[in-house]
Amino acid sequence: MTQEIGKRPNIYDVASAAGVSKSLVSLVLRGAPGVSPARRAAVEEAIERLNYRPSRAAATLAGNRSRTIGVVLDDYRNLWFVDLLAGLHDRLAPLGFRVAVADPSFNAHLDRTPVDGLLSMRVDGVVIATEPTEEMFAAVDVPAVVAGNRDMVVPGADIVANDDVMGGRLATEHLIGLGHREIGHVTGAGGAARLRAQGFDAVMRGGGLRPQVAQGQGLTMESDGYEAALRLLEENPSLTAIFAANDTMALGAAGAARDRGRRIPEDLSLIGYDNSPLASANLLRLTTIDGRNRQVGDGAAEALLERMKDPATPVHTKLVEPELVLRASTAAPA
Amino acid sequence: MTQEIGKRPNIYDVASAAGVSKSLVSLVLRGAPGVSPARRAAVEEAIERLNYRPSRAAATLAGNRSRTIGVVLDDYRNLWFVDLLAGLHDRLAPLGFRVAVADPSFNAHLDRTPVDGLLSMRVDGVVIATEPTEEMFAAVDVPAVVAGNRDMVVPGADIVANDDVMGGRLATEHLIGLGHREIGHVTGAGGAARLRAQGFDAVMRGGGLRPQVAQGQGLTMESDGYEAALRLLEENPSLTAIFAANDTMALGAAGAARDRGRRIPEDLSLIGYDNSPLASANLLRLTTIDGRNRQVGDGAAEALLERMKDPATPVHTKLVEPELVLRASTAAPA
DNA sequence: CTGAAAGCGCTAACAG
DNA sequence: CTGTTAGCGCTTTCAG
Repeated sequence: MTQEIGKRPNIYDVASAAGVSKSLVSLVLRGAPGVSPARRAAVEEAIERLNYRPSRAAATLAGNRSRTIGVVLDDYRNLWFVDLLAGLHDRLAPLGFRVAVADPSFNAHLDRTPVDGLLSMRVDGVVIATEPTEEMFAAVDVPAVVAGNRDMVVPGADIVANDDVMGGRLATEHLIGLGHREIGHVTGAGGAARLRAQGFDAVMRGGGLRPQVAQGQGLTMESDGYEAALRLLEENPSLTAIFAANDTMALGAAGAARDRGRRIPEDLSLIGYDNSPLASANLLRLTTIDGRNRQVGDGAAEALLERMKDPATPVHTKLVEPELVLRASTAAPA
Repeated sequence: MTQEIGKRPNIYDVASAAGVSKSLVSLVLRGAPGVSPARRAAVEEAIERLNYRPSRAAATLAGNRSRTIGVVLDDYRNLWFVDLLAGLHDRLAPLGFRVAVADPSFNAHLDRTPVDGLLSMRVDGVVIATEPTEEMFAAVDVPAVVAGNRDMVVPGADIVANDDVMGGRLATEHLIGLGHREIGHVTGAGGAARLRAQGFDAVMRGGGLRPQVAQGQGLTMESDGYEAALRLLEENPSLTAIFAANDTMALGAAGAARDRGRRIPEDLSLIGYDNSPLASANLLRLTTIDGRNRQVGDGAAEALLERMKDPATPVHTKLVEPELVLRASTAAPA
C-alpha cells in the first residue's frame, strides 16, 4: 500500500520512461515476438519502477475482446469444479487467456443471470458448469460449452463431460465383481445423477439383479445422501452395498451406515463419484469414480478455442472416460 | 445462442430504439432516481429487445472505476470462504458493487500475483483472504482489507477477522467444562491457527493443565489433522479430547481416532473450527466454533466502503466474536 | 521498430 | 430530462 501519489501511470508514461514508443510497450505487454531483448528489458524495468498495471478495461474496449473465459459454477461446496478450473487454466493460460468465475448466487440483481455478468465483461467464451436455464443463454453470442452432463440442451453449445453412464456402470460392476448382489443406489437431481443411475440400472438388470434406488428431498447434498441411504437400509436390511451419485452424498450415506450400526466396508460397501478431496479423507478412504475433471476442463477449453477460430464448427459432444479409484470403502460381502 | 447477426448493440442503439437520449439510458442503467416510469420502461424494453449488455470495459474506462471489489482466496477446498463471500456480497450488491474472485493458483504468469490481476481490472477495493505476500500489495493503491488473522501485516490495510484467540478459548473451555483434563490440540501453519493455539494454551495453563500440541507436515489440511492426531494419541493414550484448528483437520483427527479404535464422542471428544458444511455432516456431527464469516465479510465490506469514502480513515482491526456450535462430537469423558 | 491517427462504448459535466 | 462535448487507456492500422 504505497504509491498513492498522483494518478495511475499509463502506457505513455511507461513508453517515455523506457525511452521507447507507445507501440513497443503494447507489443511487450502482449508478449509479441521480434522485440529486441534490450528494449524489452527497458520496458519491463519501467513497468516495475512505475508500478504500472495495464488497464484491462482499455484493452478490452480497444481490442473488442477481453482474452478472458468465463465459467459459471453452481455451488462452491461441491468440489468437483476445482479440477475443472485447473484443467481450463492449464490449457488457456499459456495462450494468454484468463479464467473468470461467476456463481449463480452472486451478483444477482445486478445482472439477471451470471452469464449476463460475463457477457458484460465481454468474455471471449463461456463455460457453463451448472444446470443451464433458458434465460441464461438467451443472449450468448460467444462460443459456449456446457461442462458436465445436464438436463437441458443449450443450442449451439458443445458439451464436454465425463461419461456418467459408463461411470455408473464401472461402479456397479465393481460391486458386483466383489460379490455383492443386494446393491442400492443413492441418486439426486440433475442430468449427471440421472445418467449415473442409468448406468447402475443397466448393469443391475443385465446381471439379473434388482436395482434399488432412493433419492433425497433436495439435490445432491450430504443430507440427501443420508436420508436416501437411511431409506434404502430400512427398506432392505440385507443390502450389502451402496453406490452414491457423488462423494458428498456418499459422506451422507456413510453417516447413515454408522447410525444403523453398519461398518464400512465390513458390513456395507460404499462407493462414491467424483474423487473429490473428501474421498481421500482418512475417515472415509472412499472408493470412487474419477470423472477426470481436469481432462474435462482441458476438453472444454479445446472446444472453445476451436469455435473461436471457426464459429461454424459443428456442435459436438466430447465424453471423457471415467475411471475407478480403489480405496478402502468397498470389499467382498461377509 | 442466437443473435449472431451483426455487431453488438451499444448505448446509442438502445437510446434510439427507446426514443430517448443516450444520457437517459445511462441513468436507467445505473438505477438513478428521478427517471419517469414510462421512460424507464421504454428503455428496459429496448434493452430486452436488443439483447443489450452494457460494456463493463467502457464503463470502467470512462468512469475510472469498476464498481467491483476483488477478493483473493487461498484454496477452494477449505470452505470457510463461502460465508465470507456471501457476507461481502450481501453488503455490497445493494450498493451496485460486484464481487470478483481471484485465487492464487490461477492466472499466474499473466499477472505476477492475483492482486495484480485485480488491479488491472481496476477494482475499487481488495479483500485479501489468504496469507499476504510482500509483492502482493506492493502496488495496491485502492482500499484493502485483510480478512482473517494472518502472519503478515499489510501496511494501510484494515483487518477484519473473527477473534481466533477467543475461539480457541471457547473450544478449550467447552472441553474442560465437560470434565476433560487430558486435552490435545491439532494445529497448523498460519496466523489463524497460531492464535487458536494461543487461546488453547492460555486456557489450559490457566486451568493448571498441560497443553499438548501437535502439528502436521503440511498446512491445515485433512492429512495434517490425521497425522497430528495420530501422534497425539500415540504420545498420550490417556487423551480424552482433541481440539482441531479447523473442521478439515478435525475430519483428519476423526480418521485417526477411528483408526485407533476410539469412538467419538464415547472414547474421545472432538471439536473443530469454522462451522463449515463438513461439520454438519451426519458422519461427524462436529461440535465446532463458528467464526461467523458472514459477519466478517460484512465487516470487510464496511471497512472498504469507509476507506473509499475517506482514504485517510485510520487503519483499524475489527474482531468478530466467534461462538460455540454444539453438536454430537463432544461429551463428558468416560 | 516508430509515430500518428482513429476509435472502442461508456461516464461526467454542463448548458439548455 | 435532453444533447453535446470530452475524454478514459488502450489496440489497430498504416506509412515511414
